[in-house]
Amino acid sequence: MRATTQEAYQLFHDGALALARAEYNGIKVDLPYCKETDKHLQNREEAMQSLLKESELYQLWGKMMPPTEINLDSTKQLGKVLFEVMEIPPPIITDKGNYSVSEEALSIVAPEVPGVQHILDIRGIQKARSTYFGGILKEQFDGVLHPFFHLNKVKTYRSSSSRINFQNLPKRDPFMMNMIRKAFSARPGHRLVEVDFGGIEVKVSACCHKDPNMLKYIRDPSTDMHRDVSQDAFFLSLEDMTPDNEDQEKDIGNIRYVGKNGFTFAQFYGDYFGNCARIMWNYIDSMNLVTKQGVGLYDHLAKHGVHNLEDFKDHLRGVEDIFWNVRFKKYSAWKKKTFKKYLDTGYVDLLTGFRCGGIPLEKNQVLNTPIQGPAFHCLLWSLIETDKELRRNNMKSLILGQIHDAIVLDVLDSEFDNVLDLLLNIMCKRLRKYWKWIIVPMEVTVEASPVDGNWSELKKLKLN
DNA sequence: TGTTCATGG
DNA sequence: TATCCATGAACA
Repeated sequence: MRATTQEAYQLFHDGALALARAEYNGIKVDLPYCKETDKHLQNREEAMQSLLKESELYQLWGKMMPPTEINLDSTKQLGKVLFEVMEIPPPIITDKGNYSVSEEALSIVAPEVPGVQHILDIRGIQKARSTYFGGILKEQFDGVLHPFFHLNKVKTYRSSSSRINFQNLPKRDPFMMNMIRKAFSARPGHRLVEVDFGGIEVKVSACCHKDPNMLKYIRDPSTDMHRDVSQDAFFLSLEDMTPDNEDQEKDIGNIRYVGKNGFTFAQFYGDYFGNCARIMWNYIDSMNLVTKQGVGLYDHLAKHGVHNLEDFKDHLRGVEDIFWNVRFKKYSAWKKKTFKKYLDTGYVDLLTGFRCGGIPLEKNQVLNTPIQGPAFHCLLWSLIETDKELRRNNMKSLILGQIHDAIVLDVLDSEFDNVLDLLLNIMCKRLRKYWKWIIVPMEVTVEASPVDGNWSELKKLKLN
């Protein structure tokens, strides 16, 4: 470890102890449900394989090689059948120059090739069985799972998790989310609770470069960075924007979502306009984006002289220029300065007292490290303090784990209000007293299950 | 062991 | 200019 200050050393020392207690606590799993569901999935997997074997795709597969050598899970064989035997133009090529058979690639050919959808369905089932239910059943002990949390594996001084990885359980796909998270139960009389920092990486980034425009976006709730960028990217007035969604995390399908994830976040991680343009252009189609007045977005762009992807790239070149050289000029200057310092010294220092370097880093890594690491350290400090307070007050509520910007707890119902007050106080107030470099407000969202509920049943709480 | 695919922040 | 950080399974 390369902590340059006592404080940084202490954070990881105390963090290791607090996370060890979370590992010791563990999360209760519903064993009968896991075994039953896994069995059900096994039947379904076999049924899907039978269906696949009735397809023409499988016939052609059989002509390509002796039956004993057929492996329906082989990505290499699948690529050969689709893109050589059937002569379909490969939609995506991998980094090493092979045919890609990722979900993205296969869903493009699936409408024309019966059987391909079965492969995707089978993959989903296999992922659920091997990684999730298989992992849970292998690692649980007496119905309690004890996932590990590491502080020594990630080059940005974030954490990681294993056996099982508590930090990548399905969430975005509603079916997978429900099926897998239903396996995790609250203890009797308890509720599962998840407390997230909102936009912590953007906030830490603003604390690094102190860009006045970004600080305003963060401090003034009437402004919205993603809305403004979306308006630039798609020639939209405020009235053209799809209605603001109350729950911004669930704004999938909105123009704002495309601006946020296709452009702004991609730019923060170091992407460039050409790639952003391709991704956003595809989103317009796959999400059927329309303006508030119901005009298709391709039609709307055509009115502004943007008729194809090449036109859109040209337009986005200008949007990118405004983004970095007008809107976030000071952020831009910080990037230049920080990278130059890395080239001069060979390391980059984090606000929390860690030093990264000693090995060659790419430019994007140098500029991401001071943001990703300290963002997690805000969470870790909060977790340590929460752990201290829960134990000092002899409370029955337990910390179960952590997901980069979120703490997961198993909270006794009678302690619920107290635990929430405690978390809010630590994460939004005490944290800012401890680290003076945090010059923006901290916000959290809280989700909780019913008493005796499970992790698929979290509901967002209204905080006052 | 390296590559590709899936999952998350 | 050329998207950051991970874990795990399966195949080659």
